[in-house]
Amino acid sequence: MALKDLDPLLHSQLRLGVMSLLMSVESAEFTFLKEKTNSTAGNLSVQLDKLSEAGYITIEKTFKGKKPLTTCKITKHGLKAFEEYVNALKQYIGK
Amino acid sequence: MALKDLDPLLHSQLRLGVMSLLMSVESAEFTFLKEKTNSTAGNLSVQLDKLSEAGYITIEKTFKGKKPLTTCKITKHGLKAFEEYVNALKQYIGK
DNA sequence: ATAAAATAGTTTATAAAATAAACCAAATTG
DNA sequence: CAATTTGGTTTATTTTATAAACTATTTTAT
Repeated sequence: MALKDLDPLLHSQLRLGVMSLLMSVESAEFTFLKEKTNSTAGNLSVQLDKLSEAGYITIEKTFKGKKPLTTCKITKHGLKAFEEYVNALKQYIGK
Repeated sequence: MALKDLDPLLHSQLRLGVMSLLMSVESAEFTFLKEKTNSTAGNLSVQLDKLSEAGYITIEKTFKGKKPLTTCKITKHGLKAFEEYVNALKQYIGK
């Protein structure tokens, strides 16, 4: 039997990192994700959009005072996708 | 603290699949890897070269009768890289 | 015997992805 | 008040993955 496919949307270091972080918090701000994933703002912005387009996360744009504030949450769909990805990965890395 | 980087050479479905397979066998033929990873010959050929260039695997080209026979083995260096990759991944997927 | 198809690949071209660079608007600091 | 920082987005560039085209030999069918 052949190896299972890995969800290409999750098989990206940055997007996986974001999803991983969102798994363990209620919600996270752009700047938090940027720091934790060690990414540039541009790259993060692009990848968040992709996750959002896929319905894996929701993005809420508000203001803190007059500065923009971007807040992300994982969705139920995203959670399921993450779990399936982890499951498929285990075929590759054992255990 | 920020998330660890994932070895980009291993963070590719096909290359990871190859390495995963090579972890559990003494050596593997091109056609075996092709079937197990569900890849095209072209893509597999390219990715094997990359793994070989990095010193993660060795590729031996011989003949079975008059047909070409390509045999791959994981190297000590590749084994270590694989283990480190799996380790880093755990930061992302938990456990 | 020979044309057609299959095997075992490689090389090159194309599509998709990741990343970086340039930019914008407001706020803060010197 | 000019320069820098913050919090981003958009666009351009580079890198990567994938697919398509090709080579050489072999096997199968006619």
